[in-house]
Amino acid sequence: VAGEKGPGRELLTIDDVARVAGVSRSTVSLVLRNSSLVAEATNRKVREAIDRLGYVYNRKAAIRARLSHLIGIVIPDLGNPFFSEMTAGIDEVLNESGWVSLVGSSWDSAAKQGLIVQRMQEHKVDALIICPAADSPPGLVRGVAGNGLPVLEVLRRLDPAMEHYLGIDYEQGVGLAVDHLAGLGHTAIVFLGGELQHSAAAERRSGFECAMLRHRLTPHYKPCPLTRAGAALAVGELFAAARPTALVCFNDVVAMGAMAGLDRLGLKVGRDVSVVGFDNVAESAFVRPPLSTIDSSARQLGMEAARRMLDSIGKNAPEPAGAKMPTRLIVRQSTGPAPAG
Amino acid sequence: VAGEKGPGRELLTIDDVARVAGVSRSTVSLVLRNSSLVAEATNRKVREAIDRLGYVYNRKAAIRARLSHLIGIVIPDLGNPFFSEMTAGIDEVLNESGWVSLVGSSWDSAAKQGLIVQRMQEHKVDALIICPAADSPPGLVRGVAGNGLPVLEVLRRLDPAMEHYLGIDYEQGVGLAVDHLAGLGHTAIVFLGGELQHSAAAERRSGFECAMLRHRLTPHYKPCPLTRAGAALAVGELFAAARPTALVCFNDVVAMGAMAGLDRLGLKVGRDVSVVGFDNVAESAFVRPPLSTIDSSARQLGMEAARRMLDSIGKNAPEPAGAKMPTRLIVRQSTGPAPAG
DNA sequence: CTGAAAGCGCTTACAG
DNA sequence: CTGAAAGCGCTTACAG
Repeated sequence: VAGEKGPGRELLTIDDVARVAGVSRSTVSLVLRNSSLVAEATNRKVREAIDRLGYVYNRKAAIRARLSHLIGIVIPDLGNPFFSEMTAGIDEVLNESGWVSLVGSSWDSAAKQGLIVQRMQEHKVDALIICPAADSPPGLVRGVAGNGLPVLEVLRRLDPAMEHYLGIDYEQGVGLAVDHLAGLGHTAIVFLGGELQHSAAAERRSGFECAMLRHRLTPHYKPCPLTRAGAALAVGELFAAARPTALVCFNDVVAMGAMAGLDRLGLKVGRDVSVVGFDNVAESAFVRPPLSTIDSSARQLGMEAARRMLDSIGKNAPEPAGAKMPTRLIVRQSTGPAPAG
Repeated sequence: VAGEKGPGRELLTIDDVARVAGVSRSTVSLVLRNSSLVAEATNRKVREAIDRLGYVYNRKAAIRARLSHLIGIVIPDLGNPFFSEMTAGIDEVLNESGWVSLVGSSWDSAAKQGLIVQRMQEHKVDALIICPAADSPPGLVRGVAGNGLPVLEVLRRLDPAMEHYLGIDYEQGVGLAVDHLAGLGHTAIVFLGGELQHSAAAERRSGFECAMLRHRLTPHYKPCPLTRAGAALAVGELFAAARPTALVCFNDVVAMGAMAGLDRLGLKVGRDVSVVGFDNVAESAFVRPPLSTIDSSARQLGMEAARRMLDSIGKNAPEPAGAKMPTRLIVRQSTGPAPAG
């Protein structure tokens, strides 16, 4: 009936495979889904037919299947090494299990993010892993989850009560940085970076504040955009007005920008001013001087997020369990004893 | 007939919308696809019903639609800043036009890549943008394209005859680097990096060779893995055996590793040894000393690739037209005059 | 373990 | 411009 119409050759269907293998379409369907019901001999016959014909499974037509084998990943900035590493980790685990990643970069815009999430739902993703844009509507995640879609928030959380959150223990991490600097005799310590309002920024800030007070020091803040250039500029402004001896940076990108800024001011990092980053991105070990930083293992976090997600899909739980991953201090040469007063 | 079965609430369909809006399902379908056939009043009625019900379009069920609005992106390493920037560029353009990106990282393994490509075909992507793994089977792209799927190779090409390729003019770029160094009086110049066999490596190599011969210099090569650590190590080996005054690096990652290696040897970059990178990734301006490099604008390339792809899908062409993007030299402080003999 | 029938939620001619 | 009918290529009960 169907036959020689349309541009190019006709698509092969499950029926073609069934005919060639000499079985029914239901049986082919079972083989395609690795059912254990199928007899080994039948299985072989069908697979041979598939190979011979070059049939490719049409998952879009599997409209009645419970799973789409698609998972959505939404992050604020794919160009940021931390997020791309994390995405790489998610993608790696997903691929190994036969899923494929739908990724979208929101550029920290709630509007773009809304469109992306909407489209991912249209494509019937089995789950969503999202690091919400800074200006996200508070109900975003709740709304999506309300549609029955499992959601895991990573790194940033819109609603502190949400349990399906996998993040980093920013408070502990920043505390580690402060302890390290205080141990080196620093007292004039500034927290550099972070203008956007989101939980990951707030937690860093409160971690800084707690740790400073614990050491009976006064916390100071210098906000700046999370870019190398922005941080370099901010350092210029900061040192025009004050003379701190140590900088706790929002992340490694900011720290590297700060080091460039200090360099321009003729200040030697690790001697005149100590700098601590956050994330331990790949390049942090290779900048000059190598950066002392807090390791938050982006790749591991991504892999863990994917594992939890697949797990919860497997047992049909609406949301995976969450957690905060601990961090650790990596001491390199960007930190040193406080210069004598 | 259907009703109160299943876990959770029933999914809303186009029929529910039709009922509420008081039109037929065909009309709702037209509205959903922004058809110009629909009267403005009808359009409004339907959209109101959609909003009121919170209906979300089920693209998976649109099994007869010509387009899936899914595009596959396959790259060797999502953790590499060049590839992630490029992916960000592709994703940005795609999202603006209503497409969504299916991304997969092959980790330069043909086997993983094969699975990824297979799955993307199963999900009926409208097109594939791929930077093939180094050990890809030569027929890969041809095979996929043979299925009627538009394919655009980026950065690396399996078959030099394929026209649907968007790359970088590596030969010209490396030539620029050599000209720059030769102009500074360097004669002992080594090309550092690149063990994998693929076109982007071969083109860099031949660009180096041609340019060196043009300046009547002897080309030397030191292969190494494309990681910071690998490059740092290779530099140690290289300088144990020879004493070049300049390094043309495979990319910025290698260049940054090389700078770290030189630092460990007590050599000052930009004075004792000049280093040129390739790519101009974001951090290259912020390492110490700032890296002289060849700009190949990853983001722009990705955006251009996406534009060409959408264009060719729009006019139903099987493949988008290809090209090689020109590069330009960025001089910073990692290069200086050749040290006196 | 296998097959015939009904069904999934859309789109596509086609008629009006 | 709108609707009734048929169809897309699978999966899902159900019977055997």
